[in-house]
Amino acid sequence: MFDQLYSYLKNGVGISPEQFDTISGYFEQCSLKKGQFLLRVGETCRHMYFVNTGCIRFYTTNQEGHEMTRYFAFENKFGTALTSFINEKPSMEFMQSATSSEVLKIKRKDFYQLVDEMPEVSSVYRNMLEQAYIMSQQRIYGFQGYSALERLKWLMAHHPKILSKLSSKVIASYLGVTQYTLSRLKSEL
Amino acid sequence: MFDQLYSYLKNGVGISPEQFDTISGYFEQCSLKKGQFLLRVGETCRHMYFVNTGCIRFYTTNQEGHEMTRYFAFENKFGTALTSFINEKPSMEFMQSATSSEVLKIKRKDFYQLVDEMPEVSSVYRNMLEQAYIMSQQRIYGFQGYSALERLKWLMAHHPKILSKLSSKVIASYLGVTQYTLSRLKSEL
DNA sequence: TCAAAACGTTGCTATAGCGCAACACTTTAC
DNA sequence: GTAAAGTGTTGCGCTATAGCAACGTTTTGA
Repeated sequence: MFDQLYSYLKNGVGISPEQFDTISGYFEQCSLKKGQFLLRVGETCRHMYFVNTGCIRFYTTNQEGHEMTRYFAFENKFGTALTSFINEKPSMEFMQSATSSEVLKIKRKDFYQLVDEMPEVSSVYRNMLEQAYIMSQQRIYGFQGYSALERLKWLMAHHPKILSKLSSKVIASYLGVTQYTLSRLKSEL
Repeated sequence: MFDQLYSYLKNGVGISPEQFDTISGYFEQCSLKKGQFLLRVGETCRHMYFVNTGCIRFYTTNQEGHEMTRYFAFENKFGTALTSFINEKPSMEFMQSATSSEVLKIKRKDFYQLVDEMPEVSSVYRNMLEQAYIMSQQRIYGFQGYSALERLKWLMAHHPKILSKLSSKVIASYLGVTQYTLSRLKSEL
């Protein structure tokens, strides 16, 4: 249950088994069905999640009800609605299990307490933030100024897992095109 | 020269004057002309910058030579080509002074040393990363699935300084439209 | 101070991608 | 097992935006 988290922390910052016991005591496991929500727009996110299996999708909807997906957290990734989590403000995004998933969760308060008390956890958090930022930046540059076909090719090159594991509808909402356009693009590859 | 940085750090994490003396000893001032480069694509970014006056633009170019702007750092903001800075890899983006500017810079090595040795600086860095991520996320959601006119309105609402201080060409490269389209959109407002 | 370069606007045409409707195929639920 | 719901594909017309050219205005630099 905690094996993956242990590997993640051990490889990342070289945490000891004793330290891991302290940390893992704060985590709780959740099984999620496909489509189940971890957070809805307007709710405040009070947990940090670690994905053991499956995939969590982060998305929002515009006025016309169209979904826009920002990020997918697959196995061995931490993820949360960070803006809401950090500021303790209502979330502008949904967190939804895109497949059936197993996740670990830790309360915000406990998480930040560990960050403040354990330098190793502080390093892990810093690392998470750095990586999250790098991903965002790559996404901005990967999309801006490119055609839908180029974005699809970018996705194939950088995140093939998204294409292989998720539905076209959801992929389209990540690429910022309609499902119709995506369907046509696939025949052009 | 260091007043703004001191205010930033004092208000952010309540740093003492003595601590600030230690920190400021590592910073060096640079005056930049409009158009001057702090970093070019392919170079590795070895400094963190703090903007005293002016504005630094972060952008890249695609195969056709079109510029795509990701971010503008105005007064009292830290900024750097973070992906290159963190990983010590060649940058995929340019850093250019978009106006005449005054900036402070600190070497990467010194910066991370301060982060590791002073918990207050560690907090400042954490905060920078959190805010940078939040901005990226807002930008992704603010753009994806919206028309050029809606993006322009989003920019007016969220970053009016960009519109008032920078050229249309540069604004267009941030919005992901051509200068022609931006010119037409402005008449629709 | 004047020439050259850069910038902003606008008309025209071309095209990528949207939105709807129709339909087949697959999955889900009772 | 069957009805219902969801998913993927395709034809068609429409619209937003790109791309080019032309031209006036502003900025820059020797």
